[in-house]
Amino acid sequence: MTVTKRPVSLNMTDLAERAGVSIATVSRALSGAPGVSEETRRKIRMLADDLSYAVSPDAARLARGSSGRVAVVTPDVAHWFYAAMLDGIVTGLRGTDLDVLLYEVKQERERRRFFEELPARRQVDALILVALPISDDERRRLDLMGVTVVMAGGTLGEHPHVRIDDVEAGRQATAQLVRAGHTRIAMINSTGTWSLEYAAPSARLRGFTTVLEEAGLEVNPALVVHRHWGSHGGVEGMSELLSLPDPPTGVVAFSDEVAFGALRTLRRAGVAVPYTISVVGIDDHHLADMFDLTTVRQPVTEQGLVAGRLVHEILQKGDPEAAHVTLPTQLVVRGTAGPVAQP
Amino acid sequence: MTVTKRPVSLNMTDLAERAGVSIATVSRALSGAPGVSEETRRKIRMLADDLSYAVSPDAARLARGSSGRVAVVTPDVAHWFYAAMLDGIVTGLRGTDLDVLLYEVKQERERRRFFEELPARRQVDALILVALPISDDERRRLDLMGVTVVMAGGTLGEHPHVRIDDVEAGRQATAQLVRAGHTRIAMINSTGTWSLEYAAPSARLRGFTTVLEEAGLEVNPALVVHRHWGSHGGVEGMSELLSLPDPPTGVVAFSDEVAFGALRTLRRAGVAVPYTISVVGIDDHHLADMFDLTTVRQPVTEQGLVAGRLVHEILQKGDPEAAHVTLPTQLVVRGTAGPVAQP
DNA sequence: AGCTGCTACGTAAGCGTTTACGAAACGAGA
DNA sequence: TCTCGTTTCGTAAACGCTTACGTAGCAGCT
Repeated sequence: MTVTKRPVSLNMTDLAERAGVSIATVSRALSGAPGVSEETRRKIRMLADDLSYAVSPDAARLARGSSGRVAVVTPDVAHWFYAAMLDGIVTGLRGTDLDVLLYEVKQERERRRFFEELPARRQVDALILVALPISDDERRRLDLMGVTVVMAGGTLGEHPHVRIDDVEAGRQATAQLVRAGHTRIAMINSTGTWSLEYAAPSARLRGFTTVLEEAGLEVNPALVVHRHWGSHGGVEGMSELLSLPDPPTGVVAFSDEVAFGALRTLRRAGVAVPYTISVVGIDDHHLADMFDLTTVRQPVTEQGLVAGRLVHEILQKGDPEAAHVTLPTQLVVRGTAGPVAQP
Repeated sequence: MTVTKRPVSLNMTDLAERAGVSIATVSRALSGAPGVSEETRRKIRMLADDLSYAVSPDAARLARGSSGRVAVVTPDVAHWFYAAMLDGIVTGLRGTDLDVLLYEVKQERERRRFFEELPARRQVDALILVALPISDDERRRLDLMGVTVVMAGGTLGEHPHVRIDDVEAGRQATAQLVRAGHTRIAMINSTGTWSLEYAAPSARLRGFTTVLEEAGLEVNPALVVHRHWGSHGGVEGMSELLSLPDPPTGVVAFSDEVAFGALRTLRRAGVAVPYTISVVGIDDHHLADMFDLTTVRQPVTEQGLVAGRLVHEILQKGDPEAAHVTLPTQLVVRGTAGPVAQP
């Protein structure tokens, strides 16, 4: 008994045979290319449906030369910021018949490996980097791929990008405290996880100091502490600030998560918020409302969305006019920032 | 002037020419297949490195027949649960030279489209469904793809899966309140976003009622409310419970997010936690510690991790012995659940 | 009738690999 | 010396499509 090695599913040639036309006609009919009569096209499409045949994307790509895929590179899919970005990207790409290939580069080591081996190489038409700081060397490796590169949540040389103005975000957060009459204002800033600097911490700090200076307030170095950018960074940072002989009455947190941590420390310390100490975050985290946190909103999902659309546009009709997008941030007033306490 | 249409990057034939060997030898050398002398292999590999040549995955896949890709289908990448799952999957797949193709099916409509068009069709060797309820029809469509299907965070007929025991999770949460002496215990349960039922709500509810019955406590239907499974569901659910003539002293929340919402309502209502009302969540959310929430931990990332490894194993050596994995849940004691108040 | 210009379709040459099969070279055993 | 088995490598046929080019067939015009 001979077992003929049958293809897993039928291929275009099979379909062409059954339809009684050539494979070229089938290809044209299915892809929507011109040169087929409407009747034939309908017939072929129906047959394909009946046999539940689908064109092999791999083969099509090989023949056509473009992959129809875009790689998204992110440091951590589990973190809300990157997850929201990813969500935006995916929705921005929905309906564009571009598929998303996901690469996570959590550790410094993994990032290095990614740029050395370029696993996305020859697999994608474009690359979306999500808030990933990149060295010059890595940039050069990237160029080797010869594909469109878009940065979401940051900048990357002359490459297209979508981001927010972090200086402005820092300003808005700080201004809210100044406006409320605070004069001893602290910042719990972030340190990156990478050897490479993120741009956000220094930019937000710049916004912070600028506002203080403009208000004629002293910028006290002891009131600027640096911690990891998660909630535990906030826990620690706030403890440090409370240890000062003369603690601040207002605190700007690098991020909402840092603010959450700060709030927990304050709650545990029995410090009334906002009566004794006010806190302002940056992000407008999904759960900021649960903490009643006053914060500066940055449109994370939307940044991803725009990045996705940008990629699509570039792939469709080349470089667009607006390749460098800066989305606005906005103060969201809730309950953690109030007027400075009257003695 | 003639512009010769040059390939974007060199191909295997080019490399073979420069190496002075046949393309077959190059393929063998680069893929690690036997039949090449070590010397030749080294020479070819070095040359490939120098010219920074990489094999085209698409072409390789066409020729070999397997795609080296796995699709991950999830309802919402932005939500921490799915994001954590995805994170686990990606790390579980790291180093296996399997790439991840991401599909998000947020709306009911999108899900239908996904199963109708099967965009992942002929693109992947396996499919990981992340806590996605599936109808029988959809299951049949899935079989059409002819690939390995693994469910993470749920079950799917006889297909391999990784999950937790939701009944047990419900039990553990409820038992903690019973243990603390509570007799009027409520549950804020979840309603799904889909027309299809998720299994978790009913299972956790079953755990809840079982424990109450075993403790000889009455199961009061008025004390079981249903809300959306986000934090706002908790906000509303808790409000409803507080509206009762005789509110509960202990509350089991379907999820940590629901618990967060419940806590916010309690804080705003001026109800002391845990002195007047205790709250227990399920999940051990990333930020549960910030709310000091007592909860039942489920290993989300790990479920994804195991699912990823499972897929790899199945693709490597066929069905493994342990294709149905149930990971343990565990109580995490923090500050929101305490003894019932002495009158 | 012959020519022109369409439209609808088929032929076949790729796209860049993998791999079955065959050939050459070489050493070992008889 | 001849045969046989290995090892190393080349040849060429897939893999499943897309698309440039060629060819009927037909309508409309001269």
